Amino acid sequence: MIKDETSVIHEKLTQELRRGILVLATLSQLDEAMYGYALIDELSKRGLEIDQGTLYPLLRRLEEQGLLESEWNVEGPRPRRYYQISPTGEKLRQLLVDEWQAMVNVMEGLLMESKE
Amino acid sequence: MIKDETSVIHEKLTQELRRGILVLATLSQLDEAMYGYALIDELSKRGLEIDQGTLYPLLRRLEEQGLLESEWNVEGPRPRRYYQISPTGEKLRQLLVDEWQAMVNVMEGLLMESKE
DNA sequence: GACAATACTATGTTATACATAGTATAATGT
DNA sequence: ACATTATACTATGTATAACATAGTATTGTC
Repeated sequence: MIKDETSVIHEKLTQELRRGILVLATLSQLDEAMYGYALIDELSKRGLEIDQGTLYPLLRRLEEQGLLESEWNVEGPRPRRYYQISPTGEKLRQLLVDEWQAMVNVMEGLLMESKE
Repeated sequence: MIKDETSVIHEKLTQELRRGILVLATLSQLDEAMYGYALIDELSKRGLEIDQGTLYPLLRRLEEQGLLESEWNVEGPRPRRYYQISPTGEKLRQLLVDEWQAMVNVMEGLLMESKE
């Protein structure tokens, strides 16, 4: 099964688009503690596919940076690491939300005139 | 001049956010042929800062991928390479615009409930 | 005539998404 | 009872693209 060049390029660009919002999307769901696997499901349900090999390292990185806090929960049928946003994370999320909104506005302006 | 850790993290995340839209923003402005330096100015005016070291390689890459066409113009006071979107580029741009809209909607959904 | 602005090329670094593989347990089907 | 699928993570390697930095050379401008 060979993919033509154009669709490879397309996939890469789509990936670039998605990549930017991953952190913000993740932070947005962690007001309540949640574990990785469930988060993948939740985001997928809401329209954002994120790979295991992307999310798990991302969660660890965000914790390392102090934006998330986590702990193991071993009470359920299997051990799960629950992540939740930290106070620092909340502050940063707000900044990112504002920047995101600004970017949406910029893009709207840029895309508008190509329709004329 | 030392930057604290949080602002470094913030800058990186902002960069990630911006990164995704660079290609689409670039494609959106090249219905008419334009040269790199002017494009940097134009995008900056419209609210999107893009570095020389980012844009010039980006333009070359997009041309290599067949999304742009270019030619030198040596008639003016100094040589300029003018880039313009190709038919393939136009098709891809439309796909990306659709995906961008979808992502904006997804993010809107994700960010909505954290306000509740 | 110095300095800033214009307009590009070239090289190296770094960060991050993803590919891939692996571990181990629980639930489900037949 | 046993195979398969789903769950829930860890670990390692690769590719790509933005950015940092430096350099070249011409054209205004004070």
